Amino acid sequence: MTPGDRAAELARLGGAIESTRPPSSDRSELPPLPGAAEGNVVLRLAPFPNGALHIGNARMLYVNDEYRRRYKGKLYLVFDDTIGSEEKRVDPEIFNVILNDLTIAGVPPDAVFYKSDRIPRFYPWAVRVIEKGGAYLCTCPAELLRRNRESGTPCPERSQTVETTLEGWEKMLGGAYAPGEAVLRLRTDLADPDPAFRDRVLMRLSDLEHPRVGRKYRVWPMLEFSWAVDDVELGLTHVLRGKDLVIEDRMEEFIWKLLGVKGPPFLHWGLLRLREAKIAKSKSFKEVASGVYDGWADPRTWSIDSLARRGIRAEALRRFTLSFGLSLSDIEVPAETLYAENRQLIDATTPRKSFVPDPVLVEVDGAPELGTVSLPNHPDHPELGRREVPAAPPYWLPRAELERHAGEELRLKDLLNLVLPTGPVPAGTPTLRAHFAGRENKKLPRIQWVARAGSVPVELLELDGSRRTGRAEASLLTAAPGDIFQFERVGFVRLEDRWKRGTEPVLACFGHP
RNA sequence: GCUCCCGUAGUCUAGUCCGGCCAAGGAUUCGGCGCCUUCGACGCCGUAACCCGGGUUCAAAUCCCGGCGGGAGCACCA
Repeated sequence: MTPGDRAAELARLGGAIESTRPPSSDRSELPPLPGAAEGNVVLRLAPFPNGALHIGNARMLYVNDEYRRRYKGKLYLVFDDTIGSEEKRVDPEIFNVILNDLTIAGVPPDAVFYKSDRIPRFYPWAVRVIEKGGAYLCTCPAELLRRNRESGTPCPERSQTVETTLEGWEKMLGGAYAPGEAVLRLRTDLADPDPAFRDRVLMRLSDLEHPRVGRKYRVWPMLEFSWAVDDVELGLTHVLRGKDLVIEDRMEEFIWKLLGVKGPPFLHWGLLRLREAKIAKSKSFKEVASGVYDGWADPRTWSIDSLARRGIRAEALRRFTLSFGLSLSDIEVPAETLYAENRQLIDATTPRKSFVPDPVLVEVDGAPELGTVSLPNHPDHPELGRREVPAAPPYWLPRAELERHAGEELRLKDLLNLVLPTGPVPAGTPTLRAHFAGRENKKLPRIQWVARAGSVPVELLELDGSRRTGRAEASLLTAAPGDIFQFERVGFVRLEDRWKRGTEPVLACFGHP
């Protein structure tokens, strides 16, 4: 049937039925949580404390928080600080960093738990699993264990009796084994098609010193087992986690089925990366520790803290991360998308200022008497008021523009037109001489300027960690740390917290275009 | 190699479960125009997508089969 025939046929039958399809919304909404009702939802955040929260973690934060809000539920922060490994150590400083990150992000936890406080709770569960015949004590070296798992070969201990396992478990707890000499393994199925799921380790030994509990415990749970226990003991109703942790679902469900307990369902999302932020937490950790980076708020870490430092609102981050829904695809998004979100939030209320990067002093021959000019703080929002700025030459002008437009006529925005001298701009700190060319608002390239008499030095921290110097309007001196401005033709910036009002140079951090 | 997940425009996403209101909606980017004394904002216009191949069906982005591509897991890390 052609579209025309179809329309005719439709008309003959009495016209189309009114569409019941809901209009697709411009902002996608998260799907409902299965089995959730207002007031009965308990969720958790479980970051490993080895670094500040970054953009990838933000998704975990806001998805969980969004559901907490929607169902008026609870959201726990559970530090996943089991003992880790030599390569993956718990950083004692980081507990507070993460707590602070949550505050910045606007996601306050309803309660805070530390896995390291809960170690003894895992022991009786281990015994329960053993008594169900679900585990055995394996003394294979790690290397052999791995090979056997791959080939599906059982080690001799796999067939040990429950009694033997219980004895072995007691010996393990009692200190009869050194780290690496024995582990408690789950008895799944060595023929499981997924090699990753074969007889995984439940509990193991470690002599590493834990930053919170020292050497109080030697027998530590593996992540999956600890969650099989805590997701039940903490009364969680849903577990929302990245899809990199799907095998943990299977482990937990296997254990729950074995013990006949009921655990929460799992929901996942895919990996989220910012194109510009191809950084690993461990790399940032190294650079922060060695002092190459200016702490976790260094823009190069792309941590939540660093985004706040740049003036990116938590709300922008929230909208940004929620816009991806619960999609399972691994995605890489340009930071511009986040900037667009933030711009939408702050543009209308952000005052404009003139900032001249890499400034060169320029005298203007033939200029009329110029005292001050009155400029709007925002071109589209008069309610933000106006400001008076000194307007007499000489002016600081951006070196890059002087070079690009040598010998040409251009316009100092909102002020006057001038003709630049020809030839290259000498290095160093020369004073150039330009010629006045009227005040008429002509169609000319427009550049920002600041009169020498009304300027202050500014140090602008860039995203690559470098510091750019420039001159800006002196009115910046009366602003407060944390204030956000748009430097015209440059971008949005935020005044640094460590800057003191009234002091020079003014310290600012670049946010985004 | 084995297991699981994912594949809609440049980049994301809605739609896929329950086939037809989808000649595919939204955001962002990009291009053009307008406006404003910013390369910002706003308005209008535009470019642009169902991974490929079969099958089922009157009808497939949606169901089935087979490929291909990408990601993750296969740690006594989390």
